[in-house]
Amino acid sequence: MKSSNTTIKIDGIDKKILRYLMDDARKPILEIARNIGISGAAIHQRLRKLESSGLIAGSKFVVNPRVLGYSTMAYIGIYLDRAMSNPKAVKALEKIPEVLECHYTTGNWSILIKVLCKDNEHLMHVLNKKIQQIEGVSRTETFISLNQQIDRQIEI
Amino acid sequence: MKSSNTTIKIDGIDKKILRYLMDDARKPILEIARNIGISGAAIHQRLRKLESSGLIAGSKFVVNPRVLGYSTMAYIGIYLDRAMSNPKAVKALEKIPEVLECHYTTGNWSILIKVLCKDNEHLMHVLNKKIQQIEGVSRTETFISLNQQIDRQIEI
DNA sequence: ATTGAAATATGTTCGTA
DNA sequence: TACGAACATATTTCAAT
Repeated sequence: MKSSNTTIKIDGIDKKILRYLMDDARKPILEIARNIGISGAAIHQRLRKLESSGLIAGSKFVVNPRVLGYSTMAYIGIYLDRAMSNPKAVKALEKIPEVLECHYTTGNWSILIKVLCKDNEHLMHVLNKKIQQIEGVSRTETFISLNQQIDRQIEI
Repeated sequence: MKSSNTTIKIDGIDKKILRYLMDDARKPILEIARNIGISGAAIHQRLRKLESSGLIAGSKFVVNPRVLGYSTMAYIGIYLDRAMSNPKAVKALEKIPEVLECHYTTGNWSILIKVLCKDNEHLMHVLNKKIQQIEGVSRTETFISLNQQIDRQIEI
């Protein structure tokens, strides 16, 4: 496995294969093979190469949280006390299942997180009883996503 | 297909199946069947039910953008002129491939977007030549993600 | 909802070009 | 790299419980 810091080059066939699979991870390789006009074995081999290059990080089923009653998404900027170490805060945030992303950022805050909650009440609870309880968290700023209009991966 | 606003109930077996597939979309159903001790046909049927409920939104290969040289991620808060309609701005943002997410948010900004660029220079270019050029964009605030420490889906 | 079995389709390896 | 053929697995459907 190459270091993931290595930049690699991929050709047009690799791109076609990846576009199919980024859209539907379970699309049969043989079906892709028929579509782009090379053998299944060739695609198999290219996929192995792409995996070992680190470009393919894995595959996922994507779940629609709305169907489980989760409809309130928010970004929260967190101010940390200077004494509070970032890794310690991240450890605490990892234990909160509503926190889906966590970024160490430049700018106003120390940390920017994305949370997914059932409703505003749930969000309030996560904010007051979970995030504000973390030692070293001094203040937060919340931005509720009223509507997500774009959600995609990098263009291959 | 049920309306995606309908909340559904799933049992422990559904959860187990989903956890396997959310981690690896190409995991063979028969392998999951052997692991959790029911037949492949039963899993097949449950997956069809979960799909038609709308809970399963699809599946994706996950690509590691770093390997293609994309290593600068940032969130950008966008202030829109009052005259500028949100949908028009979103249309313009959709045409910028570096924009991976776009949220209509409460709080300071009209819009919060996530962008992925090769480096700071590339980010600067996207900001000045693409985003600031959009009609109605009055001001932006950029937060560079120095490090993403959490990235996950909802807990099933 | 679940099963096993049958039919069909796919994944994987390998020798060769 | 790519191919085709051979073999191993998986998917899908269905009648029965």
